[in-house]
Parts: sequence; C-alpha cells; structure tokens
Amino acid sequence: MAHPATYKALVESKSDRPHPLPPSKDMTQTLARAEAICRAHGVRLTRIRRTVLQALCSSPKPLGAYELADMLASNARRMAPITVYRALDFLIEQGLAHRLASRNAYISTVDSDSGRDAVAYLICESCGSVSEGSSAALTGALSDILLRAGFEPRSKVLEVAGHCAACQGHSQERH
Amino acid sequence: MAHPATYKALVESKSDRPHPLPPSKDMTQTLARAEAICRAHGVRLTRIRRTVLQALCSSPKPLGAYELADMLASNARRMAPITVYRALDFLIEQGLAHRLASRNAYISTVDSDSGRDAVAYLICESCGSVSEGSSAALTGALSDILLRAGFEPRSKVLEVAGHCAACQGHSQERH
DNA sequence: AGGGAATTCGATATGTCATTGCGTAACTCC
DNA sequence: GGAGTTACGCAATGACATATCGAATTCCCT
Repeated sequence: MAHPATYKALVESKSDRPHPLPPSKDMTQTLARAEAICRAHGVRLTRIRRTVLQALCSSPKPLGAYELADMLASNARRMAPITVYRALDFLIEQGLAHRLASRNAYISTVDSDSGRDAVAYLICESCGSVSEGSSAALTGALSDILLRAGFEPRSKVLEVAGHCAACQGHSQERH
Repeated sequence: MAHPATYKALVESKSDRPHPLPPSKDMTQTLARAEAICRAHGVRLTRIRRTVLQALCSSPKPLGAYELADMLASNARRMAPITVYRALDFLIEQGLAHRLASRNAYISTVDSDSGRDAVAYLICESCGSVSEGSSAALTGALSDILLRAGFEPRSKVLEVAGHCAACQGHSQERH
C-alpha cells in the first residue's frame, strides 16, 4: 500500500501489462492533475498516453519521440514511432506537453502555470534542463508586434538556447 | 551588357558552369551587400553559397534544403544535401540567412535590418510569406526574463505561425 | 612561380524525426 | 447489443540532417 487507492485506479487499467518507470512521490499528484484535466475535457488518458506523459515528467530533460519509445520498451517490445507521436499529439492538444521545435523534443507541462501568457522556454545546452519564463511585458510586447503587423497568431514558438544559472562558466559540457 | 561590370565579377567566377535563377533587379544590390559583408568578415562567398543565397532571396517563402537542391538542379545534376547544408550553415554564420526551426526551412536575411534587437518571425500559414517584427519592448522583456533566470542566451528562436494581414479571413489556403 | 596548408566541395551512406495508409480492437452511447 | 467513434498495431515511406573520406580549389608565403 505504497499509494492511496486512487493511484491504483489511475495507473492501472484493465488490460495492463506492467510498464517500467514506477512513478515517484509527487508523480502521483501530477498524474492525478493530468487525469482531472482530461476528464474535464471529455477525453481519455489511456495507458499509452499516461505512460508517455509519465516518462516526460520523470525526465529532467526533453525527450525525443524515439527516445521515449526506447525508454518505454520492455523486453524486445518497443512502441512504433507512430504510437508515440499519437500520444504526444494528444498530450500537446490537451496542454499537458510541449514540443520544443528547436530540438525536436518534448517536455511535460502539467506542472507549469503560465496562464495565458506567452511562455519562453530556456534550454540549457550544458545540462539539458528546460525552464520556463514569462511575463506580462513579454506577452504585451509580442502582441503589440502582432497587432501592428495585422498578424493573427495561431501558435507561438519562443525558445532560447544557452546556459542556465547553474551551468555558468562551463564552456561546454559533454553529454 | 544588362548589368554593370561589377555584377559580372560578382556572379561569375572562373570555373562557372552557369546556374539557373537569373537575378532580378535589386538582387544585384542584395548580392553586392552580401559580398561586402563576406569581404568584411574575411570569408568567401563562393559560387555555391552565392547561388543558394540568391535562391533564398528570390523566393517569397522559406525554402527547405531539399527544395533548394531541386530548384538549383540543372539537367539531371542536383546538389547533394550536404552541399546545400554546408552553404546554409555558412550563410547563417555570416548572418545572411536564418533557419526557421518550426518549419525546417530557411530564409534570406540580407535585406533585414534588426540591428541587435530580438527578431520575431511571423510565418503566414496561408501564403507562406514570412515577415519580421521587433521592438525595444520585446528585446527588453526577453532579456529581463533571461536576467531574472540567470540564463546566458546563445541563440533565440522567436517564431509565430498564423495568418498575415493579407490573408485574414481565409480559413485555410490549400497549397 | 611553386609548394604546403587550409578551406571547400563531391560522393556515398547512414542517421534522425515524422507521417501515411489501412486494418483491427476497444470504448461509448443509445 | 449493435452502430459509431476513438484508439491502437503494423509496415512502409517521406522529410530533414549528418558522418566520413578523399579530391579539388584557393590562399598564403617565400
């Protein structure tokens, strides 16, 4: 009984062959939130989708689709790329994940706030970590530019690559 | 003698097999500027690089690397991808071209000003055109975020996809 | 001019990311 | 419990990018 009853319901489904990546402490909370969001949207957080989301949440750095497929593979059984992409598309549509266009990689956004502000993703090239930054000023400046150009935005990509505070000074970390 | 003598010197080199895409009016100016920039940087704008840049300048929309290879192909003779990518890398390093990460496509930036401001690229999903937008406010807001995060930026990706002023109302253009 | 170093380019292969098409299984709703 | 919708499996292919290695070109210096 490591987890409350609700957890079991969340993580296991009828046709479950067990998957790797046993969730950590607050993973439970995160998944619960994701589940709630999906329920609110009237869509289903299936086993595959949940597993992919869990992998994204567990990773300290963005993951590629094939990387996800590898991570979630269990004994000679690996997801087809299309399966991963479908799960990712779903998660992105529900606002649970985000695609980093400059990296072809994906991160969880379950735990990010961001409201309706434009969000800039800060990608550290040393440690691989990604943090988010936003401000009313940024949102305002951007929408001002769009307004002046008469441009109707659909999706925004704001990504900055560089070195995070913790990695300052390191010329370049090998990975 | 459709062009001044300087033009010949720019566009033709010793070992020139002629390439397609005869330059338009102000293309001459643009190429001259690119040439000047390269000279100032102490690097060479070779035939291949010039041809690729010319193609980018001539196109009203961003071009992919393979698209460029196709465009510049002459009778059953096509650039290898690596050749195009090398030219693109060069142009980008010299600030003559820009990669749109969200599109895997490339545009010329010879004719753009931008100074040292952060530049947002506005990509129209109807007509494919790309315009640039920048402001002191945007630059300030962004660097403010970076400063607060203690993040040392190396490259910035600011891209907005949507519909440009001319294409408002069109639900979706087929292409 | 001539020779050596550096840069640029050609050719082939391969790696990485993403999608298409089509058929089957599962779930939902009445 | 049957029809319609949604999700998944499978194989192939398309789209984008890089590795490697050797040949050709250009630069620079004497």
